[in-house]
Amino acid sequence: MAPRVAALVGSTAVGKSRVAIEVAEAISAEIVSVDSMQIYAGMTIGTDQPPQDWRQRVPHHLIAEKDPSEELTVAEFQARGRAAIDDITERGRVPLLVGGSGLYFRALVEDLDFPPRAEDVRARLEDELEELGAAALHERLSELDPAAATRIEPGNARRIVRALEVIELTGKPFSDGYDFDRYDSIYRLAVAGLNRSRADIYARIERRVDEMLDAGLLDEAAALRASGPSRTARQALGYRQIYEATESGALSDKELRAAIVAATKKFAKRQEAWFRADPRVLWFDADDPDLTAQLIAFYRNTLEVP
RNA sequence: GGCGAGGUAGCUCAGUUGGCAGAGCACGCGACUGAAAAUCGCGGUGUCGACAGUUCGAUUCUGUCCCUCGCCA
Repeated sequence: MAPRVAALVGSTAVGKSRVAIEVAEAISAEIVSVDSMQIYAGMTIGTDQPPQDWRQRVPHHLIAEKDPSEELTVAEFQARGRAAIDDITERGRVPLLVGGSGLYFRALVEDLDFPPRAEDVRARLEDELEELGAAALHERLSELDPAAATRIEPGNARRIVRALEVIELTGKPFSDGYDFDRYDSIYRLAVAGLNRSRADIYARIERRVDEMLDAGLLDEAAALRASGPSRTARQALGYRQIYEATESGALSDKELRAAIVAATKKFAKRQEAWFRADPRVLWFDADDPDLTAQLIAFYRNTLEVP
C-alpha cells in the first residue's frame, strides 16, 4: 500500500509554516518543505525560513540544506524530497509537505520523470535563439513536436529551448510520456490548501517585506552575493531585486521595497493559479479560528492516521 | 495679481492635420516536466477638467471658467 502523505499548500505569506507546526505535532508528522528557495543555506531572512524554535519542535526537511553556490533543479529536488518522504515513513511517522513551489510539489507526489539535460546542447540552442529569435525556434518545434508547440507560447523562449533540447537528447517528442492534466498521486495523499483574500495576502506581503528589510535583508543579500550564488539562488525574490538595483544603480530604499513587494505579489498570484488548477486540493480559510483543528481532522480522516 | 506649462485609464504619460481613444505599470485570468521565487500568454478599463461656440461630427479648433505646477510680483 502506498505511503500516506499529508500536504499543505498555498501562496507565499498565507501562513502555512506557522499552522503546520501545530498540525505536525498533533499527527506525529515531520515537515518536508516544498520550497525551491528555502532549501538554500544562508538565505534565512529573504526566503522566510521557519525559525529555529519551530524547527526544534518539529523536524524539518529540505530547509537550509544546500549550498547557494550550487544550482538546484526539479529533478534533484524530486530525489531529495522522495528520500525524505521514504525516511520519515520508514520511521513510522507521517510526512507533511508544506510549501508553494507548484512544479516541485507535483514532482514529489506524481510519477513525473524528467528527461535529461545537456549543457552543450542547451548552449547551442541559446545561440540559435539569439540569432533566429524565439518565433523561428517555435516554428521548428511545431514541426518536430506539434503537440508541445501548441502548449508553449511562441514568445516563451525558455520553454521552447528546453523542449528542443529534450527532443534532441531523447529522439522523442517533448510531449511524449506524460499528461500534465492528470493529477495521479503515487502516495495516499491528503492535500489541504490555505485560502486568504487577495487584499489580505497583499497586506501581509507588504508587512513581511518591511520586516525582512528591518531584519537585515540587504546585508544578507550582500553576503550571499560575495559568496558567488548560483543562477537559481540569485533569482530568489528580494535578492534578485537587490542585485538588479545595485547593478543598474540609483534606486531609493522606497523604490527597492516597492519592487520587491510588486514581484512578490505577482508570484503569489501565480502560485494561487497553480494550486487552483489542482483538483486534489481541499481549501481551508486561513482566518478560521478553528483552522488547526480542521486541518488535523482532515488529515486524520483522509489518511487514517492517529 | 502677471507670465509660462499642463489637466486623457487606478498611476505615469503618448496621441488624434476634427471621424467609435493607446502604451507601460498596476489590476484580473490563464499556461507550466532538469532555471519554476523561473518563463510566457490573454483581458477590461475612460463623462479625454467644466460650460458654451463653430461644425454633419469636437477629446482635438475658438472663448470663458475651474484646478495643478513653475517663475515673477
